[in-house]
Amino acid sequence: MLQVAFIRQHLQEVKDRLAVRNFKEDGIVDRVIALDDERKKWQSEFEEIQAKVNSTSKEIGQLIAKKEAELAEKLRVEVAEHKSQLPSITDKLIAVEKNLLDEILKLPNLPHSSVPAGKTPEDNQLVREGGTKPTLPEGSFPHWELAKKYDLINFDLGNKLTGSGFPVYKGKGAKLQRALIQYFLDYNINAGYTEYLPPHMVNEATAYGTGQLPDKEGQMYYVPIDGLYLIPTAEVPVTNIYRDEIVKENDLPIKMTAYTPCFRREAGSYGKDVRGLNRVHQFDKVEIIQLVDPAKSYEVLEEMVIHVEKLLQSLQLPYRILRLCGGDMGFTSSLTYDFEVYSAAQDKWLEVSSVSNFETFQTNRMKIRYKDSNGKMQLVHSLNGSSLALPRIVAALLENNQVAEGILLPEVLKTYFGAKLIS
RNA sequence: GGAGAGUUGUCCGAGUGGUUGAAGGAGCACGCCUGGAAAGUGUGUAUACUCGUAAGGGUAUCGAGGGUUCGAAUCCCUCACUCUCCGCCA
Repeated sequence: MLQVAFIRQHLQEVKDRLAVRNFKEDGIVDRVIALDDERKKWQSEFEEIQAKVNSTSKEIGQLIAKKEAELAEKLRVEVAEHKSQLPSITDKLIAVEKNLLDEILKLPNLPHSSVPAGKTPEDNQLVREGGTKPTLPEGSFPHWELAKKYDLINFDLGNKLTGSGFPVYKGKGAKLQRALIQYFLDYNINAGYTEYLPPHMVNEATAYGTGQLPDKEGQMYYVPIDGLYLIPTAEVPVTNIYRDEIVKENDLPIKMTAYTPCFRREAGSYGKDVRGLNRVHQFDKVEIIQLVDPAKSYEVLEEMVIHVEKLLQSLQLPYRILRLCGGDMGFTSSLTYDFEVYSAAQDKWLEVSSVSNFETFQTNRMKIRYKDSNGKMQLVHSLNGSSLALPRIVAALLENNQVAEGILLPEVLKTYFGAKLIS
């Protein structure tokens, strides 16, 4: 959520930057300021009356102590008069505060100055590519065929147990999941991240904190009887660990990593790239999250990009890094890099990670702050990225590494998986 | 699921209707003391909004939301959470 004070001070800049996102602000920005003006007006009226009530009440107390009941009675009548004005003012104040919040919640985060303007994924900027695309032998298979051939993943069984998009991993397929999770976590812990294993369901306040609510409830699975949401990513519970906390400046940066399953309804995306593991409703992911000094957040973002890049390199997968254009960026992000791996048999680039700086957009909602050297409260910046989302990594690993004898896994997984070959 | 007890500032903990934003202690910060440190000692130590160039003032906040009252941390109601006992149970 943007800060009203910031909008007030940078009115034109805010509008210009929203335009980079291709976001039609439709007068929201001006309305926010107008509503905030109105809010101030009602608030000061309210406070003025309340101040009178408070001071008069104090006098009444003193008069009663001095046994001057008549005077006290007179003041009591006076207070009642003041108070009779309050309900209508309070109603207006509450209404205007609600309207203000409604409006400001409609505004997405402001894109960083390096974000290219643009509307669609075609406008994303290629930052760099790495690795080499394999040349597959004749008669090579897409991953869903390979998964079947080596009995690694059973999509039909998932259908039976739950529904489409809930694959069942079996045997070496299940073990490969476990190996990847373990490897990714170890890799992150080595880089100074603290591991968490958070709840996989969250309450409304938590979903609101990272920006899933309001508006995106359709993307989450919901358990109405308990009012809980299944997490779409570890970002949600883990970032909220520090909700309403004032951290010490020395504690920054706070680096956290977590493995969780992720649940996504993917409403409205039926029939689009849903084959095999390309898009599923439940998948495993290891996430990295940082809370940092605002002055250093872009430096940290680049660090995180390198961190994820090296992880991909260690898996020997061909990848490319994209800087998302304004139109393709998520609602809460200021700058996002997407990582895609090339899945050879499908001849497709698959998104496997998304690394973003949210600046204060999330922390303003969650009120995650620190006291700077001048003793001033500051919101920290939050960042996160996947390292990595498993299904598409598995898809690429299977497709790119298929040989006549089976699937030849990258060296780095050998100790985790216990073998180099899936056959 | 049933019965009971609780939820106060960074932490511990007092407070049961009036000047309590909140005693006391610990912690932390700064100073004194010291060769240096510990101990001792002095001072300071919430957040948000708002008015003000500032000094400083106002309003709100004692789990959350409502109510009673001139006045609520304190009384009443609802909800959430924690703990104890019983039940059920991986």
